[in-house]
Amino acid sequence: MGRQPCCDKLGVKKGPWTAEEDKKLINFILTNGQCCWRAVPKLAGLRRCGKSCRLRWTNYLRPDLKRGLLTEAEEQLVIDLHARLGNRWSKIAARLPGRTDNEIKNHWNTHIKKKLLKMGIDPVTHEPLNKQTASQDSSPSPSKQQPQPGNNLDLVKETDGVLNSEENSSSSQAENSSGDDSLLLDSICSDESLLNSLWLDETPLVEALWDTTPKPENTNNNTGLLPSWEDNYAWLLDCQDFGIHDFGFNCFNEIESNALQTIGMKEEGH
DNA sequence: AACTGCTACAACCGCAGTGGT
DNA sequence: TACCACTGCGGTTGTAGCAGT
Repeated sequence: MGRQPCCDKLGVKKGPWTAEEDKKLINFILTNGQCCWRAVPKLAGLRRCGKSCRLRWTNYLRPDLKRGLLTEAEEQLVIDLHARLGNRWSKIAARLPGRTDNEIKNHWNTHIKKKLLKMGIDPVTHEPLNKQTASQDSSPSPSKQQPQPGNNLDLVKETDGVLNSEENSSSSQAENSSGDDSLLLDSICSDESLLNSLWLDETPLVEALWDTTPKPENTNNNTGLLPSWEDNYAWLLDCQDFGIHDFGFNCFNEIESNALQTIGMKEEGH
């Protein structure tokens, strides 16, 4: 029994991706779209497992990715979302277009965690550290801890789509925080537009962006912020940021036309 | 210049969830 | 309903690059 390994370990390359591999993967996905990751390496001529291809694409090659450090606003957003969602990085990432769960996770572990600790805030519970130690007697190990019910703001009721009064009140927050953390969260919570954009729309922004399945009534989703798949071809013309040319993407024009053809075919076919 | 420790980030691993049969 | 195949997620590890000594 036991589950099949995600890929045949023999002959599967591991470690950092080369420019050549990136090129193959991009070429394949632009031509064929994202489907059946398991088959991708074989079809794209890569000696990688499908999982690795998916990860490379979503975390690094995807053209809608932002580069560089998270901005102050993004960082605050992440902190607030983490307070509500816990380590559900994919959910958090869905709220930050152009950012990946991996990126946010890394940034959390390397920057934000320390920042919060410096400010005297427990990065797990988002409560002041001194208060934490006082009431730590019966609390479980924080390492795997999700935000505790009743702690700060309860877990998001994902189906609601809107913040319920309990979550919205942030009164518990105001009550038990007297220091920098309250300032931080207050600054976020007082930003109504920010909160609205956070909670009123559950659409996974980034995924929606790259969902190549035509959705007639869903052209330019309700956020009005994000371009359609077709619109994203702007990136092809502006990929300096992306870095495609960094690895000698000479077949670029070909890929671009392939991609456009693919779009055309998809539109015709559905 | 060489060594060491630290940081940041890319990539991997294993499990859980989901959909199809 | 059980099983299987596959994807996605979150935790962890590996490593390149940088700073300090």
